[in-house]
Amino acid sequence: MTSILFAVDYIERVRAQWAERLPHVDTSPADVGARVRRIAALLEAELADDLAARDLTRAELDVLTALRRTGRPLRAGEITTMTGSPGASITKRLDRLERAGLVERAVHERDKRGVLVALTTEGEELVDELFPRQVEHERAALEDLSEAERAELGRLLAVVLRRLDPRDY
Amino acid sequence: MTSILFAVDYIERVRAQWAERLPHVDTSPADVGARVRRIAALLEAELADDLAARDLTRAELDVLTALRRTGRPLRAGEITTMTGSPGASITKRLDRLERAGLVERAVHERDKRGVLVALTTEGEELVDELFPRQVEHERAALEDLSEAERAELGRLLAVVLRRLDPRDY
DNA sequence: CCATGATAGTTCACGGGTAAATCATCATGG
DNA sequence: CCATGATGATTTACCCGTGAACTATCATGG
Repeated sequence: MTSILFAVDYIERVRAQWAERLPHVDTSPADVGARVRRIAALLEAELADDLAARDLTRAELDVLTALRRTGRPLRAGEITTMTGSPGASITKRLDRLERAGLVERAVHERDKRGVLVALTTEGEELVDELFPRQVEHERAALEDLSEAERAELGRLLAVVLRRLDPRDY
Repeated sequence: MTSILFAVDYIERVRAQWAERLPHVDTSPADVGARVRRIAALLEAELADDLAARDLTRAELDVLTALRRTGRPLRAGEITTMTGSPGASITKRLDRLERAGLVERAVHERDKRGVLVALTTEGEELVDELFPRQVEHERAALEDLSEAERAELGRLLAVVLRRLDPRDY
């Protein structure tokens, strides 16, 4: 109980600093935003470590997982829309992934402008090893919450997310 | 009520895809993680837009806000620890910020190896304009939550954050 | 069946981030 | 009071991401 009262974390210290400099700004709503950003950053860092051991980038994994969960070869254009990254970036990533033997490019027969990208067996095995480990990391992050709290957290986040980007629905 | 049942969002669709490919993996804990990452990404995008209008980068703003909320000139080394970015990055950012007239460098008198970085008036005014707008964005994101729900969300996130990085406390 | 515009990807040029090497200054202990 | 190692910041070299220009192919309408 007192432990809650005394649990001043980094984010609250930052807020206290702002309160001194800009006392007329109510920074209370920034609490949630700051924690969300920080949690996301820490999850990303954990993942990046995992990937570095396999000489892989977060962005590269995005391409691999898009292919894996779709379950069929994808056009380069489909990968740009699924990942939200511009075409030039995808071209470069595919170059690297192809060099690493995780992916294969083939010209689309019907439309020879197009490129069909497929996971190699090695690429598929890599995703199947990395993805569950990532899920496990995220599960571990929630360890201090009860089942009901986890559900409530998920619900509240969904509400916020819908407000931020209605098109996601 | 039914609206909840039918509100299948992007994240749940991705989960459904994984369930087809890797049915033995329980992806339920990844829900919270995925939403946190997505919300953080959308908040960052909003902020980046705001900054682009002033020819500023998120990373550059981090330097400016560190200076502003501390309220005194900082050593370059202090900025690296506060931002978590390596020294080489900070040197480059300070070059740009100095060129833009937002920051000034001066050799530290006591220790001539060191550099003292200070906001210019222009830099300070810029932060004082941008920071409240960022808070406002984050407030708007929470608009669909009651006051109690906001508090609960903050509390749950704090628990997760403490688990992920106990040193934050 | 062209000619012309649209479309899919790639190439180019450039900017930012970073680890490692480097430079300048400081602190110390002999 | 040096010499030597430690420390603070910068420079260098390289990687990645990205908008814009470019190339190859397709689709169409005359």
